[in-house]
Amino acid sequence: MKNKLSINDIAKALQVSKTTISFILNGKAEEKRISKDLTERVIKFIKENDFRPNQLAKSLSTGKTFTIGLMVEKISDYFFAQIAYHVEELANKSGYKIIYCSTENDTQKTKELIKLFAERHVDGFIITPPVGIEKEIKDLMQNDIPVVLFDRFFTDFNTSYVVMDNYESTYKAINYLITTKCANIAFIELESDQNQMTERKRGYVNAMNENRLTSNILRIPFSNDKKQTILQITSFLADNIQLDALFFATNYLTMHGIKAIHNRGLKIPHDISIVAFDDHDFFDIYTPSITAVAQPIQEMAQQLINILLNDMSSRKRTIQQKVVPAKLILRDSTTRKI
Amino acid sequence: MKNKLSINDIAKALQVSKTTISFILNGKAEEKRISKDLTERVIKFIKENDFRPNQLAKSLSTGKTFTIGLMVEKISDYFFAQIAYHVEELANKSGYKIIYCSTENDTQKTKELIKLFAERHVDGFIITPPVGIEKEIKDLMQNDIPVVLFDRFFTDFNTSYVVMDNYESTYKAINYLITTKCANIAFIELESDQNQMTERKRGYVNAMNENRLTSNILRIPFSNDKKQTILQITSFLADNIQLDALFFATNYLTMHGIKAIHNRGLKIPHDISIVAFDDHDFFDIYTPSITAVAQPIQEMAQQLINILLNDMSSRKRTIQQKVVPAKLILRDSTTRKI
DNA sequence: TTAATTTGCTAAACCGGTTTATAATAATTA
DNA sequence: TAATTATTATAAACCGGTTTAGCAAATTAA
Repeated sequence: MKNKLSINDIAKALQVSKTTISFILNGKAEEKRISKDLTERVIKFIKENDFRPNQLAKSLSTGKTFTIGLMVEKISDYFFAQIAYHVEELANKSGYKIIYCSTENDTQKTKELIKLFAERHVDGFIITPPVGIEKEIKDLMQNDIPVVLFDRFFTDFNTSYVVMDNYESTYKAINYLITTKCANIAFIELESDQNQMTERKRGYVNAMNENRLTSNILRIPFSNDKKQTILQITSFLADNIQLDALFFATNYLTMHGIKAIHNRGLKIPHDISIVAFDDHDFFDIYTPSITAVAQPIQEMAQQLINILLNDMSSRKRTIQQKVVPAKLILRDSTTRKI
Repeated sequence: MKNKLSINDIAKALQVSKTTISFILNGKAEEKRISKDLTERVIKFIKENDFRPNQLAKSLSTGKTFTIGLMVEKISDYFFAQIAYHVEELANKSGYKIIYCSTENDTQKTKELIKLFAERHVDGFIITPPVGIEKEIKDLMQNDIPVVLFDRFFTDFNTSYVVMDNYESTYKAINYLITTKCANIAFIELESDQNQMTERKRGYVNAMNENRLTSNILRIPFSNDKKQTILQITSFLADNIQLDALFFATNYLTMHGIKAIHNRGLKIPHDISIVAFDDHDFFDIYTPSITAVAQPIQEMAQQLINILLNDMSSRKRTIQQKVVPAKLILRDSTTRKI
């Protein structure tokens, strides 16, 4: 590694043009009619001296960096951390490295980060978009840079994406609660108008309507901290003592909701059933264990990488949209009245 | 962004040498005695056309990429995901981006990944080293590349690192358990000889010895899956019915241990107290809440970045070693006999 | 035997910056 | 007035690869 060899050094050492060496390195020896003899001489030298071409120089001339930009809401959140793990593993197999950042769902910050990643010439983007970055995404696409959104997308313009079937999975989960004889089912969500959230809500509302039940929705402000959220849910429970079940639209809300339920002295599932959106290690361990709508994380990661690799390796951009089904994992928190 | 401007284009447009433009761009206008007049003309042009220098070209000639390689055991683990979050946030402020990977604690894989990151010219490394990569670390250091280890380090050779006070924090936690009148305290650990683990064990054994109590250690193989681990702990509990308390050396072991305790029909803290190493959202929410040795994650991230930035910005390499104290967060799982 | 083609290889331009060494002019000094 | 020094700017080399265009020699075809 010390005093690294360059292609020029090799050219000098072997008294050969660096063009020739470049051709051989890139497997174009035959195509460019370099003789077997010379090819072997060069390869031998390269092996003996453990020559590794400078990737920066390569990137500068080819424009490819073999880097993917992964922009998630918050890398430390369970769901995104899992995605990051699988995405990296899969990308690695194809020689790609991942550079990541947390958008914090902040529009301005995200715009800046997209610029920074683009400046670093990432070959493709995986993004969980906050609201208001349609223009920046459009710019990337117009510049022919592959982008695939995930977890959510823009309904008003066409991009590649990988998302869960938020509507269907919530709809089914609510219907399941109803089969367990729950009627007063509340929906606890974050104050967000992004489509992954609105779809979950739509699933809830439709399931309730079709069963002639009344919707009851609690919206938690984004700016809430943990304590505030717990308080808010606690007082919601106090104001709605007739509730049979709660559906939490994210796993962090579930965590806080559990605390609130505990604060109110209620027992799950005896007094109230709960269902979480997004699974978590925690939910399996907790007593009672928590029924959850589980996103197929590994499959989503695979789809993301497939779409991206496909797009990055071809000259033509394509739009690919995958809606993957979730799985309702039944556990103890919904066994009240079966 | 389309058809990006280069410094050459600007030179041509303004009829100025690109040397001049480069100087101005890098704030060397005064030093290089470029006239105010010309400087302003160039700056105006740059602003009007939103010129952004090509980072690849810059990196190629300067050798700096403003990229940090973050190599953790598994990016999706709670602790590492948190570290990743804070490290990125701090790095960002100084213009650095993070490229990450999961080593899976696999020596061979890690060696390969170090090479790949080095090939990409990361400016510095943050590594949770598996065993047996001393040579590779040494190589990096000899090549003058800043490296800082964290979570664990090599006792037999000198590097920068940021770790927790594993010995002291475990020692204190065990002593705390003893003050709550626990005597039969078992230590549940992963089968690992890395120093973060051996130090925790040393803290446990010493605390036990000093109080004339008998150590009781359960080692869980690395290869175990979740189910096997739960079974193993369950049968350990069956074989040791006299136990007062369990100390879990990692937070995943705690999760599985809780399930095992539940399987045995034991109540925390009534029948048995538990303490977890590494805190987790979960532990605060769980009923009963779980006492934990909490690593000061944000502080560790800050130290990591400080050491690295410091080292990357100077010509000279330094060795800096930080042992940060942990905090024992008392919760309900250890209130049995106070 | 000559023209055309194939084989084998390379010079030079290019990607887009940084940096060293130096030139041309203006202003001071002796 | 001539020599010296400051000021302002630049040409060219460099980082380390890729790629285009083309040359010379060997082979084949006419």
